[in-house]
Amino acid sequence: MATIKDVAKQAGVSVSVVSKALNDYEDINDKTKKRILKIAEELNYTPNLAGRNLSSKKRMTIGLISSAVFNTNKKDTNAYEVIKGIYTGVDEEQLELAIFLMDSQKQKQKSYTQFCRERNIGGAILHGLRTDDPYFKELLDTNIPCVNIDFRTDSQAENVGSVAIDNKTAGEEMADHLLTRGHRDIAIMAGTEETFVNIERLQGVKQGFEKHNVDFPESAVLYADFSEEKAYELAKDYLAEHRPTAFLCFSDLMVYGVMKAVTEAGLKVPDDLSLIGFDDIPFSAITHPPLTTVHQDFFEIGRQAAKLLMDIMKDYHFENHVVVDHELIERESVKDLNES
Amino acid sequence: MATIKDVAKQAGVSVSVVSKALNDYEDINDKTKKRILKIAEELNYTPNLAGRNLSSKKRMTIGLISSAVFNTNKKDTNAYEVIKGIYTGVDEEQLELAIFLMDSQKQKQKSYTQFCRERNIGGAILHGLRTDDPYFKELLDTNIPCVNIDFRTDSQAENVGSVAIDNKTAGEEMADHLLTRGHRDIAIMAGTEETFVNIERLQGVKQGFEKHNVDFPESAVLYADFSEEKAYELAKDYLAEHRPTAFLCFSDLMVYGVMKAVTEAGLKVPDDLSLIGFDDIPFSAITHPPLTTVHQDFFEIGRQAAKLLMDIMKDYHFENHVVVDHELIERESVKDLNES
DNA sequence: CTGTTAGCGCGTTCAT
DNA sequence: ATGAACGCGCTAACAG
Repeated sequence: MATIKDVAKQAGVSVSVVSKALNDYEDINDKTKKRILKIAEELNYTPNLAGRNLSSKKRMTIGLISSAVFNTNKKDTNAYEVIKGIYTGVDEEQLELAIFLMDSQKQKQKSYTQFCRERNIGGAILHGLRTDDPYFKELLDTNIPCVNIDFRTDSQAENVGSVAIDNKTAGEEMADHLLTRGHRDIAIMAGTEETFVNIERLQGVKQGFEKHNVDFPESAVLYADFSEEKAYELAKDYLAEHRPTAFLCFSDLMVYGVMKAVTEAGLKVPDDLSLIGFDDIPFSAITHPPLTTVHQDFFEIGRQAAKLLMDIMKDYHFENHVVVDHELIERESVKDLNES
Repeated sequence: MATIKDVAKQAGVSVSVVSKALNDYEDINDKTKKRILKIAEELNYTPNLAGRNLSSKKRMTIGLISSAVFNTNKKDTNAYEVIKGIYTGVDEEQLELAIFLMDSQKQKQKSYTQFCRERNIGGAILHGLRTDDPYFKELLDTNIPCVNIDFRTDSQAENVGSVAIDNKTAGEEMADHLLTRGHRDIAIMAGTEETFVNIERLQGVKQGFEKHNVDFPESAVLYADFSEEKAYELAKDYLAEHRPTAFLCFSDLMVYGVMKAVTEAGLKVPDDLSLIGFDDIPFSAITHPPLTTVHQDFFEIGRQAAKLLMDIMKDYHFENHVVVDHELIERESVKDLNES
């Protein structure tokens, strides 16, 4: 493989001139620059990244640190879309992406900071980490730029950002959707209690109830940790003693669990019981019935995270927290009680 | 961040001794080794990968070159599982994973060989590439170890391997499953014609027909390029003129397309028409009806690909082509015609 | 067993 | 505008 030396020799100049030609320096003759570029092309030269990484002050690689990939149900492809988005964003600016994935098992295996140092990482995108994760805090305390996905810290640090949809508003819209259609006995299948998105969505739902002057049913809030199985169990138990007209779920996956329990109870969706979900994972459009749910553009979330991080790294950003659009998609899992 | 120099200084030895201590060399005093390791620990030292990469002959990073990620339907999570498997395998041997993704658009943007050279990559896993891709051939022609997923070259090269299920046998099992249950008018929804897996599966299906002494319906073979939409279109057209008792599909995604056409034609699955698929993507278990399909363990395929590649890189392998188990999962989309 | 030296491929001063 | 020299952090020969 051709090195910078080969190009220099071929061009009859020193390596430093070649380096300057390649890196768009000003103090170089235009003709020699073109000549060098041409020779580099001919020799099929591309700079070795390890060499560049070592000598350059510029950090060219971005880290993705995620527990979302291995901690989720096989049907949950959200993290997949996020990664694609991140890759796309990083790729657009010709940077490298280094990936660090873990599950709860090896959560404590290696410090994220260490991961970043080892690779000369210039900034990291954090996805699915627990806020009480010590390594998470450690990383936030370094001056390595970070962007959190689906989580917003109070940290006023200039180099920490976040990307998410407006979960609160989305929660309010869900409640409004149900309430407007006459539902009054609503059970809430929430996610993991301490989680940022869960807190936001729940607040939003409460706001929705307030606007409609309906008492919020505190006792009808179930926490299923975003798990399909757990949602199934909880719904089954709940249905044994109650008969709500609707379940408001904080993820489509939990809707599937609930739907199973509903079906087993001999009830029909949406005739006997309505269901509204969150995420709009691809299959929610073809379930029976198709799901009414809040659509999240995970690809865009990932892409925006990459863009924000790169902006922070370049010290060229106006806002540390970007909000991606969401949309409540109305399909066929919610019945309008006013019509019957 | 602590460098090897800091450790050396602290330990009162030269850097080379530290290097040897860290890399398990023999010719080093056990006590000093332990002392160095302890100090490294205290200083929270971890070697910089760029430095190591540059000086070491050993290649520590593996490349994943895939067009499968961006070329597929959102419902298709096969490539996601493959990546998880690869990551897991690579991680187990403490190597790095560098990822190169492309879609058909930027297919020609950058040479895979170049990608590998730039990063001092020791071996690459290839997924979803077209066999007529010039960069694919170029890479195979270097002496960089390669493992193909779902594709087997004739190349007898020692450093080229492959991982896949036994697609031929799987195809035969599918045909057998249908034929045994009395189906005689079977349409085949095949994938992309020139594709390796497609060819293998088709051969297998033909073998199945032969074993049952049933003429293979050449004219009933449709090629839908593994696309849900295309399968829908083709099935719709086909159903306008024919009424087979079953569709044998080379992917679950295509089953979904066919199912849509079937439903629109006013037919019921499996009562009026049986469906058998391939892949067993997560949602095929909860469709209506649940799908009978050939289960592929994509995670394991990815993991085996990583393992095989690392074995080839260590020059410690006995077989260049590994076959991962598959299983025909019987659910409810195939009707037994003998019973009626 | 340890230290010295060289070099991996590149970016970056600082002279010239 | 160009080149010489240095260093990034590390491994690898080789000498002692």
